[in-house]
Amino acid sequence: MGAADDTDMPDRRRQIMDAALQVFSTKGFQKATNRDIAEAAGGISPGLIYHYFKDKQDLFVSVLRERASILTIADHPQQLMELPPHQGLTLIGHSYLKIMSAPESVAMFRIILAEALHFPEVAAMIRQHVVDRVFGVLRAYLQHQIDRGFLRPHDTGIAVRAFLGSIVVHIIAREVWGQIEALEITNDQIVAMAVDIFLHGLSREPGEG
Amino acid sequence: MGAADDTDMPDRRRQIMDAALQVFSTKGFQKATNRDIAEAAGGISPGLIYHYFKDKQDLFVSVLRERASILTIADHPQQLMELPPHQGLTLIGHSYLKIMSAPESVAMFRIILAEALHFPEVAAMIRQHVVDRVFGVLRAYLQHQIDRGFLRPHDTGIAVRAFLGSIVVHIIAREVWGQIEALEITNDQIVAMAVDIFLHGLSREPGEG
Amino acid sequence: MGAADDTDMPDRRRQIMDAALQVFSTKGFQKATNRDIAEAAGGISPGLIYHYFKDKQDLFVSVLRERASILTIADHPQQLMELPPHQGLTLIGHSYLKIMSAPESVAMFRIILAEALHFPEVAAMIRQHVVDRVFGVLRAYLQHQIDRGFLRPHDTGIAVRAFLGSIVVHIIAREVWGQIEALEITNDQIVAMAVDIFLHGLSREPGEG
Amino acid sequence: MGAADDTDMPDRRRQIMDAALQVFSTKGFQKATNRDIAEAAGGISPGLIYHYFKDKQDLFVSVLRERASILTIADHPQQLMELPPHQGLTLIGHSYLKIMSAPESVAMFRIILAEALHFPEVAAMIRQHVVDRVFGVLRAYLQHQIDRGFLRPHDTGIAVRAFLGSIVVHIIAREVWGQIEALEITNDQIVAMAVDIFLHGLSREPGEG
DNA sequence: GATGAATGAGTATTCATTCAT
DNA sequence: CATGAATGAATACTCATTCAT
Repeated sequence: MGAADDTDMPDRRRQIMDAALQVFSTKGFQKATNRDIAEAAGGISPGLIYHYFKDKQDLFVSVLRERASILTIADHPQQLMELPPHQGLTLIGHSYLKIMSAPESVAMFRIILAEALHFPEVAAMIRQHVVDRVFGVLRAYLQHQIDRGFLRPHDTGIAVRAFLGSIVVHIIAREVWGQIEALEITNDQIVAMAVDIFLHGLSREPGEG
Repeated sequence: MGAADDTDMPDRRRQIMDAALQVFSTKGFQKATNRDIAEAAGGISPGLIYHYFKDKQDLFVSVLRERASILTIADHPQQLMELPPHQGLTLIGHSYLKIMSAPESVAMFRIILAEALHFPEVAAMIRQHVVDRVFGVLRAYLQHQIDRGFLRPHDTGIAVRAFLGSIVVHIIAREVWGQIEALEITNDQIVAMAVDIFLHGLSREPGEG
Repeated sequence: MGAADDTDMPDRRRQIMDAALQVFSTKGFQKATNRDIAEAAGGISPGLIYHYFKDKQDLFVSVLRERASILTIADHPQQLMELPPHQGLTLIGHSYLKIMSAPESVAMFRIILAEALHFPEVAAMIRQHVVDRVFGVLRAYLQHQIDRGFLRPHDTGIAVRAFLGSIVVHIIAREVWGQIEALEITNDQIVAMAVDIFLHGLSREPGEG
Repeated sequence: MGAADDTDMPDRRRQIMDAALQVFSTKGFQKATNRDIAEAAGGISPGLIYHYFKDKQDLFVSVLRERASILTIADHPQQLMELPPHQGLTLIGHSYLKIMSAPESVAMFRIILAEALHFPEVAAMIRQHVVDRVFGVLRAYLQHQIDRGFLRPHDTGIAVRAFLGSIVVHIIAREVWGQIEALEITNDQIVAMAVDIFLHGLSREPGEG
C-alpha cells in the first residue's frame, strides 16, 4: 500500500493538470506550450499529454472544469442564514478572501480573468459553477435579512455585485496591478470596511445627499 | 490633387492602430495575427505594419500607450470637488459608465482585462496612466468631503476601490460572462444603487450588526 | 474447458492479419495505424501486434505473402488443357472473375493496386506468386491450342496480357472509378465478349483493314 | 526581357507543382513530405508551399487537376473517324502509348494508380476528365465503324475497355511489376497485336469455338 | 499472452519578420 | 510608401515502437 505513491503514479493525469494549472496561469493558454507543461509535470514527454487529453484545449478545459470548484465557498455553515448582517457578511467576505489566499485558487483566478473573454465555453462554465453559485448564496442571504427586517428592501442582484465587487477589486489590484498598497492592506481591513460601508454607508448624516 | 488619398496616407498609422485595437480585443494578443490586423486595416499588406511599428508587440504597446487615455475621465468639471457626496459620486459613476459605452473603450477594457496579467509593462502603464488617475480623482474628492464634514473619516484608499469596484463589476459581468441580467440593468440603476449603498448602507437600523 | 477461447487464442495471428487486410485495403498502408488494425482485430491492444509481427511493415508483407494466393486460380481442372479455346478461355475468365467476387480478394487487389508501386519487394512477390502463375497457366493453354491447331500462332506473352487485361480492366473500373456502368455489366457479358473478341475479333470482313 | 528567367521566377507555383508531381509519384502522397517537395523544387523553404497552396492535399489535387490533361489524347486528327478500323485503332493505340512515354505522364499515371483508390475526389476528377474522354473518343469511333459496316455490331462500352485494357496492361506490367519481358516488347508490337486480336481474333477457323 | 503507459522522432502547418522591388 | 515573396523558428499533434507489469 506504499504511501509514497499515493500522490504520484496513480494519477499522471492529476500531475499533468497540476502542471497545466500553473503554466496556464503564468503564461496564458496560447503562450503555454505543451513542452512547458510536460516539463512542469516532472519532465514527462509532451506526447504523453495526449494519452490523457484529446487536445491542448481539452486539457485546458478539463483543468477548469475539474478544478473550478476550488473557487466556490466550500462550507457555508448551516447557521449562516440566521447570522445578523454584520456577522454574516463578514463571514462571507472572509471566506472569499481566504479562498483567494491559496496559490491554486489564485492561479485559477488568473486563468479565468485572462482567458474567459476568449473561451465562451469556459466563461459559461465558470459563470454557472462558480459565479452564479457564490452570488446565489449571498443573494439568498440578503433576501433573508430583508425578510427578517434587518436590511432595507433593495435589488439584491445589484447589491450582491456591489458587495463582492468591492472585495474582488482588491484581488485584481494585487494580481493584475501588483499594487503595493494593496498588499499592505489586511484581509480584515478589507472585509471590515466593505461590510461597514455596505451596511452603514459613509455619509455622516443619514439623511444627507 | 490627390484628394482621394487625403484621408488615407497621412494616418496609416492610426488606421493600423484602430484595426489592432479591435483585433486584439477580439482574439487576444497571441492569437491575433499580423494578417488579421492588416486585413482589418483596410486590406493593407502585413509587411507594412513594420514601417510604423518595430514589432507586433510594439504595435500592441503603442495602441495601449496612445489610446489608454480614453479610459480616463476626460473632463472632471471644476466644480466637482464642491458638489455634495450624492451628486459628486453620481457624477463620477456616470462619467465612468458613459466612457464604457463607447466601443473603443470596451475594446480597450477587454484587452487590459485579458493581457495585463502577462504584460507587466502594460500593467504598469495602465495602472499609472489610468487606474491611479481615476482613483486619484475619486480619492481626493472623498478626502475633501471628509474635510468638509460630509463623510465620516475613513481609509479613502479602500473606499475608492469599494465604490469603483461595485461599478466595474457590472462591466465585467457584461463583457466576460455576458450575463443577461446585467444587460437589463440601466446605468442609472447601477449608479444610483452604488451611491446609495456607499453613502447610507443597507442596514435598516443604523446601530445594528 | 476454455471453450470460449477456442477460436480466439490459437489464431490471434490470423485475427490480426484479417483485420490488417481490411484496414490496409481501406486506408492504405501509410494511413492505416496500428491502432486502427488493433481495433479492427476485435479491440486488442496495438502493442500485441508486436508479439506476432516484427513491424508494421512485417505485418503488411506477411498479409500479402500468406494471403496473396487467394488471387490465384486455385483449381485448374485437369481437363482444362484439352478444352477447345472457347470453352477453355470462358472457364479461365470466369474463374478469374469469380475469385474477384470475394471481398477478401477485392481487398487484396486494392492493396496491390495501391501499394505495389512503392514496395518493390511486394511487387516482386506478387508478380512471382500471382501474376506469373496466372499468366503461366493461360500461356501454356494458349500454346497448347496453337500446337493443336485451334489458334493461329502468335506471341502468347502479349496475347495473355491482352486477354486478361481486357477482363481486369473491368475490375479496375469498378474498384477505382466506381463506374456505374461497370456495375451493371454481368460477369457473363464480360467474359463472353472478351472471349468472342479474343477468338474472332470484331471485324466484319476478315480481310478488311 | 531576360530569357533566362522565362521558366524560373514567374512561376514558383509551377516549380512546386513539378516537384510535387515527381515526389508524389515516387513516394506516394502520404510518404512524400513537404520537405521532400521543397527540396525537389530547387531547395525552397517548405513554408513557401503554403503561399501557393492551402494544404498538402490542395497541392496534390491541384497537381492532378491542372496536369491530368497530359494523359488525354491531345490531338485526335479530324480524319480519325473516317480511317478504317485497322488504321484507326493503330493510330489510337499509338497515341496512347506515345503519351505514356513522357516521364511526366508516367508520373501522373503512377500517382493515379496508387492514390485514386483513397482520394474519391481525385478518382472522380480523373474519371471525368481523362478516362471518360479517352473512352468516349474510342467509343464514338467504334460506333462509327459499326455504322459504316466495317465492324460487326457489339457493346462498344465493353469493347472499348477490352481494347484499351489490352494496352494499358502493358504499362502496368512495366511500371508496377517492372517486368523485363514487358520492356523488351516494342510499342509497335503491342499495338499491332492488340489491333490484330481486336479485329480478327486468334481463332484459326472463323467459325470455331 | 496481453496491456497500456511512455517515448522519440517526425510532420504539417503557422506566423512574425525581412527584404528586394 | 507599399507589396508580396520568402524564410526560419516554433508548435501542436501523430504514431510506430518499447517495455514493465
